[in-house]
Amino acid sequence: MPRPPREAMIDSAVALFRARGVADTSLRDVVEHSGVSRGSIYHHFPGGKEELALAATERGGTFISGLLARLLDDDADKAIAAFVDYWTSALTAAGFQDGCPVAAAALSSDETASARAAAGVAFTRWEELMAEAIARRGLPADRAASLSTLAIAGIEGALLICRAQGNTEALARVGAELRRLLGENGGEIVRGSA
Amino acid sequence: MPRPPREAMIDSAVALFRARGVADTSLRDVVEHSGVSRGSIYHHFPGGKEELALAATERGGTFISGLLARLLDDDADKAIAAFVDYWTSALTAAGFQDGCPVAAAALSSDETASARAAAGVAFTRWEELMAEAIARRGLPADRAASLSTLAIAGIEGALLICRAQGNTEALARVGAELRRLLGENGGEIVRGSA
DNA sequence: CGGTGACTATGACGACTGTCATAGACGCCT
DNA sequence: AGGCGTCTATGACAGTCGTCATAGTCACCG
Repeated sequence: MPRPPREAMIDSAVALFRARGVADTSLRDVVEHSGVSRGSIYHHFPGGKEELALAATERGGTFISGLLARLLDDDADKAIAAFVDYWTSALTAAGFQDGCPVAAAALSSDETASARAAAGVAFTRWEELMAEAIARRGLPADRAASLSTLAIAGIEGALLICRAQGNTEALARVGAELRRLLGENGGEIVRGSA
Repeated sequence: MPRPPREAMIDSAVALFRARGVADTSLRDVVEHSGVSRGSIYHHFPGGKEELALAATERGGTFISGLLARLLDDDADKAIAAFVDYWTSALTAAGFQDGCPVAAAALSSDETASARAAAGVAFTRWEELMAEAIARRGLPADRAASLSTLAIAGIEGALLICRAQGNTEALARVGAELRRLLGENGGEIVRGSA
């Protein structure tokens, strides 16, 4: 059986948001990409584009949350390496056209304000997951939180830079520094705050 | 005398890109914001929207380059703190509506491919400036380069997150971690690579 | 069998888009 | 004074946008 139309539309919206951003993705693009009929949009999404953008942002966010949670089962250090690997192949596979759907929602305009808010929630969730794994290595909670934010922000920023530069070097450098940082602070004695 | 019309249009494009992104900014928005007449667009920018987006991305990029170069005259550590302060007040002053114009160009679609390329050039320039300042503290060039990329990517990523979350906490945490990182690696003996 | 709800299919609306043509106004150079 | 380049001003074009109404198809349930 094929994917139900509402689900197919959300999946297509995620894919198109990654490639073109929210503003550049029309509802006609979504129905064409998903193969549903144009009249079905307001049947499945009475709220129109904003409701679809919200659903797509949440789906993209929870997908990454799930991936992150799975990777972090192992170890924060290795998880970052695997996460960077994931994005590296995702970028190259798509010819640097596809980015992070949550980042696209974060930069969207006021017309899709609820999607932007959902992006904020997703970022918070990722930070929490990562902070929990870092804290498991013996760092104090506030330090783990700020290191986690640096990791998430660094990777998201590297995705931006890689897309603009058309190569994966920024992501590789950020990944290397993050691993060194976590290896130092988690693998041995934690340095004092001074 | 007022600012010449071409310059005014570029300035307006930068401002609108920061607030709404490239795709959501129409040429009519730009002429209205800058006060020039609609017929002047193709007089000043024969290449249409793509040429204007390119010019705006370059202007935004060189503005940040100049700011960064000035701040880095002092010290890499203090420069990062000042840079984070700059973005913190910029975000709060605009009610978290305005982001980085170069990031907006990096996430733009293929229709403004030249602007995306210009964003890549701008990112490279920022990384070089920052790496040079970090290397001045005695780190090897490749290490300075990867630390510099982490700093730029971390701040750009934090801007995304702050815009989505509606507060400046992510930027503050990233700034704190970056300063600690540079303070450790630059202020004292550089640790071995192992 | 009949009907009820989920979904498809098509067409239309007003508004907006990038683009361009045309015509007029201003100021500087000779 | 005359002319030319810079810029303004307005209107129009073909296309697309989000949105919605309407009609038709299909499957399932009593």
